Parts: sequence; C-alpha cells; structure tokens
Amino acid sequence: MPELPEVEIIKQSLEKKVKYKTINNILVKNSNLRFKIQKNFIHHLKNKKILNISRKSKYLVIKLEGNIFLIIHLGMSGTLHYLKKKKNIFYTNLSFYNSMILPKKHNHIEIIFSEFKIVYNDPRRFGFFLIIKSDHELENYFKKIGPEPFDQSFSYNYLKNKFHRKDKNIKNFLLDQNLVSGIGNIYANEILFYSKINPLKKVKEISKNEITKIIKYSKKVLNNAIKKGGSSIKNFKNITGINGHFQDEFAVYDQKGKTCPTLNCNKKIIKLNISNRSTYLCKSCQK
DNA sequence: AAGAGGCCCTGATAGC
DNA sequence: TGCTATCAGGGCCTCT
Repeated sequence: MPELPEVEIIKQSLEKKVKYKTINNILVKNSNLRFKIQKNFIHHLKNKKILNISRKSKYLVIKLEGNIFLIIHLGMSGTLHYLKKKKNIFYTNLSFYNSMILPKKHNHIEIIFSEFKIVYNDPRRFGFFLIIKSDHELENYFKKIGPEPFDQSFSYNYLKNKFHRKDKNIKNFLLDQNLVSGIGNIYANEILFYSKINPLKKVKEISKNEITKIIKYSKKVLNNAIKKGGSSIKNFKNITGINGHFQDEFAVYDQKGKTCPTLNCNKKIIKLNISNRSTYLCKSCQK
C-alpha cells in the first residue's frame, strides 16, 4: 500500500505521539507476518524509551534506548492506529494512514504506552517488524537499498551510469528498490507520465534530457503527494477523520479510459501489464 | 548474471 | 444470492 509519501505521513504523525515516550508492553497476537517475529522481540522493546523516529524509503525506523532499532515495513496493506486510553479503555482516535475505525480483524501487534497504544493492522501480512541491535547492523541492513529521489546521490551521473547498456525497462527500474528507493507502482506511473517517457522504454535508450526529467519529476511527484497527505485508495467502509488526497490528482494511475490530462491531447489513458504490475500511460504523450 | 515472473496473503469487486 | 476469477499500494526468491 504505502509508498514513500504515505510512510512519510505516518512517520510525521507517529513522531508526534510516541517520541520520548516509554513502551510499557508489547502484545504480539500474530507473529506470522512477512517474517516471523523474532524470539526476543518483546524483551528488546519493553520498558524502553523511544528516542527518535525516522524514515528510510518505505521503512519506518524507530530508535530506542540501548541502541535498539525497530524497523517497520507496512507491506501492501499494513496500517498503524493510535488508540487513546480513557478510564482503562482504549478508544479509537486517529489512524496514521487512513483514520479509519480500527478494523475487527488482523490487528497483529499492539505497542502499549501508559496513555495510549499503537495497533498494527495488516490483512495480507506482507509487512513486518524487525529488531536491529546496533548502528552497524542498521547500516548494514540498508546497504543494498538505492538512494531515494530526495537524496543528493540520486544525480544525473548516478542514473547515467545505472542506465548504461542496461536492458531493463524504465518502469521496472523505478520499482527496483536497489536502484532507487521509495517509489512504488502508483508514483512510478505518475513520474513517467510527467517525464513523457513510455514505461517500456529500455533505460539504455533514455536521453540526457529524459534523465533530467526523471530526477525532476521523481522529486516533484513525491513532494506533491506528501503535501496532499499521501494517497488513500481502497478505503475501508467506516472512515472517520483524515485521509490523504493525492488520489484525486492522479494523472494516469487508475485512470484507464479517461482522457489524457495533457492540454490539447484528446487520447485515452490505456492500461498495460508490465511484470505483473498495472501500468497506465498516454501512448501519445509518452514516447 | 541481469531481468522477468511467481509467490506470499486476504478482501473487494466484477461477471456469470 | 452465490459462486468463481481477477486484481490490489511490496519485495523476496527462483528460474532462465
């Protein structure tokens, strides 16, 4: 579900609630997430104060006392929910992603604080929680992950080198987290539309001018999505509170059959399947 | 050895 | 209404 902008929104709201707070307890109701919850998971988190919350591409990184890091990845369907305590009862107040009422099923992990708790819900269980025990190990964990579009190292020369003689198409390149991180299927479609590049174009064929556009629009699209609070699609039925609004501005994603938003282009948006991911484009604008 | 596709899993929706 | 098939925001693993 969440790509870089959604994880950034979650990070910001989570930070407000949990920074400098101490974890009282952890409840693991289902340890079978993408990866099995580690054996000493609870031990490493219990009674630890949260010192910092950061985001690395689509990962949340929570730093705790004692050089312990909790990595959370939300996979396709993971959401975090803030529940406030009143007279020893936890009330749903606000979720970090969708602001929906806490679903009845698939609440796998609860992180309990004195005045509230954070509940992790994930129907598909593609997400995971992982404990990392040192700075060194953390550095190592993210070693293979490519730069995010906001990084200095996501530069013209970086892309020029990575594109050189490579047969990969540009859509798959943007989705490969080892090459550039944080972009998922929605934003890959959007970035290529604004860059006027056909998703099937081989990266070795991409021009200098197009490289510049990819860099420009990767930042622009992601930044704009963050400003709009991310994209909330496929909402649950009972929603209260804050949603993201970027889905209202999709140029091509999920817009099959609609008219291309480019001025004076009257062609329809088409849908292709590339490596089993839905791909939307305007054949006339994207060459 | 790079690159494409299968697969992990549940739920929503479309079509019959 | 109720069945079946298809699809979904990710990414690891296995094939070729």
